[in-house]
Parts: sequence; structure tokens; C-alpha cells
Amino acid sequence: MRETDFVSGFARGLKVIEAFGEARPRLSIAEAAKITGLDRATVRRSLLTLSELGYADYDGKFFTLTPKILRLGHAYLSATPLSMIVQPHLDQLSEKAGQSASVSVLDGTEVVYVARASQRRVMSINLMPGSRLPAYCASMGRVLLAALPETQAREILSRTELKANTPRTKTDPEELMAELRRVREEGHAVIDQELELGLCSIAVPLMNARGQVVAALNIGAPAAHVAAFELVERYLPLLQETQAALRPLLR
Amino acid sequence: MRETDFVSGFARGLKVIEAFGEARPRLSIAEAAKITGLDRATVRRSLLTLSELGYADYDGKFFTLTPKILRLGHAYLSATPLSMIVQPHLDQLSEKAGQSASVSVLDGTEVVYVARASQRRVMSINLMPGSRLPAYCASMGRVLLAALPETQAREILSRTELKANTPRTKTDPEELMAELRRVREEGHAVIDQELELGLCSIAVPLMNARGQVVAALNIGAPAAHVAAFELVERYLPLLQETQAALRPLLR
DNA sequence: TGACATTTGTTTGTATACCGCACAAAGTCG
DNA sequence: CGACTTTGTGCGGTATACAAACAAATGTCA
Repeated sequence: MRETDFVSGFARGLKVIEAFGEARPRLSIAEAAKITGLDRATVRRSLLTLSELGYADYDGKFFTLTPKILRLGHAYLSATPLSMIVQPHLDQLSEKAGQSASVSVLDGTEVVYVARASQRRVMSINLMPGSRLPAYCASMGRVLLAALPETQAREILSRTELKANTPRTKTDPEELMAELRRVREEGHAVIDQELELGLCSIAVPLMNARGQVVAALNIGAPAAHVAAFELVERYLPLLQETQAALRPLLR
Repeated sequence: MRETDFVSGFARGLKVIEAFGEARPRLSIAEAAKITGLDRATVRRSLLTLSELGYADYDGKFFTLTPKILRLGHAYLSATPLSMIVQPHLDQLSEKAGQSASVSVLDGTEVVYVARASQRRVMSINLMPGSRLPAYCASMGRVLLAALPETQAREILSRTELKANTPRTKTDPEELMAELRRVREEGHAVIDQELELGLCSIAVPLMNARGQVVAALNIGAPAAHVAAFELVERYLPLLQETQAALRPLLR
């Protein structure tokens, strides 16, 4: 790709959109400039553009994103058959298990939720399509990493900040690689309160008809309800049932 | 806003992202150019930029959006307290009612789902956060339109394509305006198979502490389970309970 | 098969739009 | 009021859009 095949004004604008998030619903020009590291004048033009197009509101002082911005992500969710196809199966699975069920894919070092059926609220975390979790300490992340060639999985771990969210979090790369091998062999991953105390989950890969892993499917449960060692016997059969049902439907 | 305060390269890029959707997961440069109405060279630069930034994949022929694009919408969903706040209440409501429950806001002529708790799959429609439905024939749409000044509601209807999805769909603007007045008076809207045969729903507005309508809350049910006239007695109390619980939490 | 038409992707030249900077203006605090 | 922060605005040099031409692939038909 040549230097000139890159539209930096577009790239800068996307960076500005991403400046909004978590604890930042409202941004002033100066704040957005600080977060993005871009020039204030540039940020101002991007924000005014967003506002002009209806992707943002401007009260003269602060900018806020509007629901129109969801069209951008929706272009992906609706364009990808994945989320549409799995949703009904997910609802069914969630109902049978009496627990939340989710499907996610890998994006860099993180898993991204593309569909979710929640039975009851899971702990302090509130997950929805588009939500992200670090792959190394999430059950679906383990499954997705295990599906990659070892070198690639190791490479992803190497650029992940492996921090111990709880005392149980595995953070040693070699230990994690060994865990990935086990996941690959057994066909499922179990997480016992590595992400958050009190939260367990079990995941299996979702494969397409050709056997390629295209996503991961999991069930999450409060540790108070179900001990980690029970996850396998209680939920693995249900997960595998859904896994098998979806296999011919995915491409 | 001055002419020069608009970054057209950014605007063009966003248009390119929106070119992906529903039946278009994969686009060639020429296709994207046709859909957006932009020059092929311009579209090419936008797509290559997206690809360079990891928002799209390119196989030499077709471009596909990657899950990274969800970060853009996620900036809204997570930045907006709305979806985070309502989700647990929604799960609870859905469980009590034994039916799907959703929260949405208005964007132009459409309602956009910002949160959802699905109990069982609702007919052929598969809805998730970011999904859109025309406001005029959805229960939440009626509630949200009813909250606007009449002139504005009429204006929105005037630029909506009022098509009859089913024989029961109301498509006459005057009839719809009358319906909106009734919704405003009664405080809830009931839809009886206007969107899809076999699907009923009931919605109420969600107000913040100052009494401003900030979103709509609904319960949808298969007509086979619950006749439309039963919706009110069975679900309205539950909806109102949730409505009241959320009121002091919204701003 | 081979010649022609059509579509698609890429490059080029030129007019224009945009970025970053420096400065002006307007708030915002003590 | 004066220090400080934030926002708005002209300006020069650079990057980008557009149109048009070119190149390559694909389709069409005798």
C-alpha cells in the first residue's frame, strides 16, 4: 500500500470516536484532544463533523455520541451471519442451563462478545455485544487462543498485559501455554474465578462445517451456585449439543 | 459552523462503513463505490485505511469488517449509563414476565435497541443491541413518538416509508397521530401484529427524575401465548414497576 | 479459441481541502 | 483583577479528492 492510499483524516476521526467510552460519555474538545493525542483544531473539526452528521450532539461545550453511532457496529453485527445465527440457540441454551450464555470472537488480545443471552445478572460485570475482555483470563479467550498455532498464541500473550485480576489468575506465559494445550486436547476451557472472584465459566469452540474454529461459546455461573469442578458435568453436554447444532450452520 | 470545520474525508469514510450491512458482509471496491455514490478511488483509499487500522480485512478482492469495528458502537453503549443501568432491571423484568424485554431510544425514524433480555426467541425477528425497527409500527416507537411535540412526530412520520408489514399495520398518518395521542394519555402503547404476524408487544416510556422521556421499555410476546388485549393486564403492572424503579436512576 | 466489450482496480495531474501551528478571544478559577 | 485553561480562527505547506486515463481481469459471442 502506498503512503497516499491512507486517509489520515478518516483515521483521526475514528480515533476521536474511540476516545468516548466507559467513564467518558461527554467530552470537551480539549479533553478529546488530550486523550487522542491529536491537535485541538483537528479534534474540533472531527467532532463538528460527527455532530453535523448526527453521530454526536454538541451543547456548545460538550460532545456526546448519539445512538446513530451504533449503525457503524451494526454494519458488522448484521453483516456477519454469526450473531444472527447463534442467537436463538444461545437463548435456548441459556434457558436450559439457567445461566448466562455468550458467543465471542477474538480481536487482538481481547475477546469481543457478538451475542449474549443473560439469564440473570452476572456479578459486577455487565456484558453485552461489543463488550471486551482480555483473552488470557476468559474461558472463551482460552478456547480461541488454543485454536491458533502455538507461535501465534504465544505472540498474542506476549503483547498482553498479564495482570492478576484475582489471586487465582494465571499470569505465567508458560503456564498459560500449557493450559492452552490442555484446552486443545480436551476441547473445552474452564475458568475458576480468574477474571473476578465468585465467577466461573466454561467454554467450547464453535466450528464451521469445515472444522475451522470461528468463535467460542460459553456459560458463566456464580461460584456460589456451581463449583468450578461441577461446570463440566453440568454444562459441557449442553454446550456440546449447541456446538453440534451450530456446526453445519456456520461458514 | 464554517465550511472548513467539516472533514469530508472522515464523513466519506463513515459512509463507507455503513455501506456494509444486512446482505452485504463482503464488498469489493466497485460495489462499495456504487452503494455510497463515491468515487472508486476515494472508496478504495477509505477501505485501505480501514484495513490498515484493523477495522477491515482485505483478501485482495473483497473487504470485510472485523470485530474491531464494534469498538465504535461500544464507545456509545458503554459511555451511555443507560444500557448499563437498565440491564439488570431488564433481566429481572424478563424473568418475571417470562417474555423478552427491551429498552430502546429513537434515532430519526427508527428505534434502536440499546439493551435486551430475551427469554425465548421471538418469531423470525432477531433483535440485539444496535438493531433497528421502524418507529411507526413498533410499540416502543409509538411511545417515543408520543413523547415528542406533535409537529415533530408528524414530521418524522412524513419522512417514514409507511408500509404495511402485515394486514394489521396502521399506515395512515392521521390514524397514527390519533394513536399517538391515545398513547400519550394512557401512558403505554400496544402493538397487535403490526410488525409481524403473530407478534404482540406493549411499551411504556422511561423517564428520568425530571420527567423527561429518555427511552422506552417493552415486553414482546407471541400472539399465540398472549392475546393483545391481555397484554395490558398481564404485563403493564410489571412494566410500570420497572419504570418506577428506573426513574430515579436515569438522568 | 480469439477478438471485442465491460467491469474493476490502480495510477496520475491538478485544484482544493485539511493539518498543525501560532495567536486571539472567551471563560474559569483563586 | 490576574493567572490559567479552554475555545475559536487565520495562514502556509502538505495531503487528499476528483476526473480521467491506464491496466488488468472478466465476460460475451461468433
